[in-house]
Amino acid sequence: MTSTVPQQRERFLRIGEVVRRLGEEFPDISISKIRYLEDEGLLAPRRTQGGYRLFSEDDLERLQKILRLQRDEFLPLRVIKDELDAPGAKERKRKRPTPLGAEEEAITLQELCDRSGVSPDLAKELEDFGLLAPRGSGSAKRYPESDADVAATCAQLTRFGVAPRNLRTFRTATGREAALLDQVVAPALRGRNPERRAQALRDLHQLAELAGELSSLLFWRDLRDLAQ
Amino acid sequence: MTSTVPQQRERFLRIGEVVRRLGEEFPDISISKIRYLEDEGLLAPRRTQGGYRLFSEDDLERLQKILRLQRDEFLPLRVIKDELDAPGAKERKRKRPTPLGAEEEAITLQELCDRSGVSPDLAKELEDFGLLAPRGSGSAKRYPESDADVAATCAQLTRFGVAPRNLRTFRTATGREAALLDQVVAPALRGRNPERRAQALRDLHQLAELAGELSSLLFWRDLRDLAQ
DNA sequence: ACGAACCCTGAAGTAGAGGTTGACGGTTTA
DNA sequence: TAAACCGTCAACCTCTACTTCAGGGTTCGT
Repeated sequence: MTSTVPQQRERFLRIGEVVRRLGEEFPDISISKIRYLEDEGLLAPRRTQGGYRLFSEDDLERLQKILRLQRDEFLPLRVIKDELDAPGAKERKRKRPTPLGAEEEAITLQELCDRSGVSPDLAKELEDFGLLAPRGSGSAKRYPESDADVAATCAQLTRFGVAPRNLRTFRTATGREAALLDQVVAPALRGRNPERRAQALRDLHQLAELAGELSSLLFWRDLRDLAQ
Repeated sequence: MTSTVPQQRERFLRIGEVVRRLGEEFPDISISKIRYLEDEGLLAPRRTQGGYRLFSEDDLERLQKILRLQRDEFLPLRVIKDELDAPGAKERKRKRPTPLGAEEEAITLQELCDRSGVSPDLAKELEDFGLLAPRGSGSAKRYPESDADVAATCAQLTRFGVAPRNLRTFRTATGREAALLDQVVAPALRGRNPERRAQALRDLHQLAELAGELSSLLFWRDLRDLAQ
């Protein structure tokens, strides 16, 4: 949007200005340090024709994160780099798993791609493998909101070299698990007594949390075994 | 106290024996390294008249803790020292899902039942279905520490009416998922280059977090579908 | 078109962490 | 009493995370 206006609002800073701006919070920052961090692959500011570094607000935020991890968590740079390149579970901690009884928002493919930063091609592929769960078809096709997170997570996994078709493993696994829990509460849940229905929903929630925990424990145990 | 009894049961190790005992879990340990750690104030073993260092079991544990914090959390020594000297803040630290390259404590069936509050019968059943992963057999059978959590979680699920045999679903699912991730990092992980191995371990950690997130998202989506 | 302020790269240097090595000599224990 | 083990101390080494410097280019206001 606003393509006629020569993108006035993206202000860029040169390296000296960056130092002045962050010098308050991080007194030990310096031009050479920033250049070093770039050499090490932790930053990638754009450049002018002349070769000057230009830092966007995003670059600034990333740099701040780096400095904080250094100062507060004492992490070495290689580890910080890993952490930033795959903003896995650290930041978006425990996301509310969206309450069970509630109806979820439905979004379009376009929206899904925007929110997740995933290309329509990859989204298509993920859908083919059952990782996205749209309803309807054609132009009426709509995805549950959480599918944006699913897509973003899948995208990160593919970046590590996991092929989308292999992600089916996850879909079938969770499907089986969900079906298992469903068996337990099905009678009450499908019955006509609203009281019992509500109780079944609460039970399902609990069961789901336990199941999630169990999965997580087993999964990490398996990995520890593999990693020796 | 107990000064009349010639404290027979306090076995002490000399530095070379310490190295041999921990060398399994920490291949890069050495006599000089242990001496260095003492110089830095992280250890304080007692001495013989002749000046030889004598390490108690407590010293051993402390040393293990130090080495784990180094290897798994990448903490510098002075921070490790603080952490050990002031065990206050240690608990509220971030709870990583049990670091990967680490060897886990091994506990007996008895201990497992105590910690999890699970009956030996149920434990037996869980083991039959592959949910517990002991090593060794007979009286030498030992379980990883995390199996106590596994058992406790399983127990809760059975209380909701899930039969132990159905819990196999979870085991096979996580096994498949773990194997999938293993494929990705296997070459580097099994290689002889320690640098690449370390990187592979970090990658595996990230992959695991992403995979966990994906599972969780899909699982809750499935449940929402079932619950309408 | 010019100067002042700013920035670039590449090579070399530095400080500190985290050890290792070696010389020289004492200790334990069978 | 000899083989195996351990002690200190000083020097040395590798790696990380930068800093410094030389030589030169860029931006920008006027």
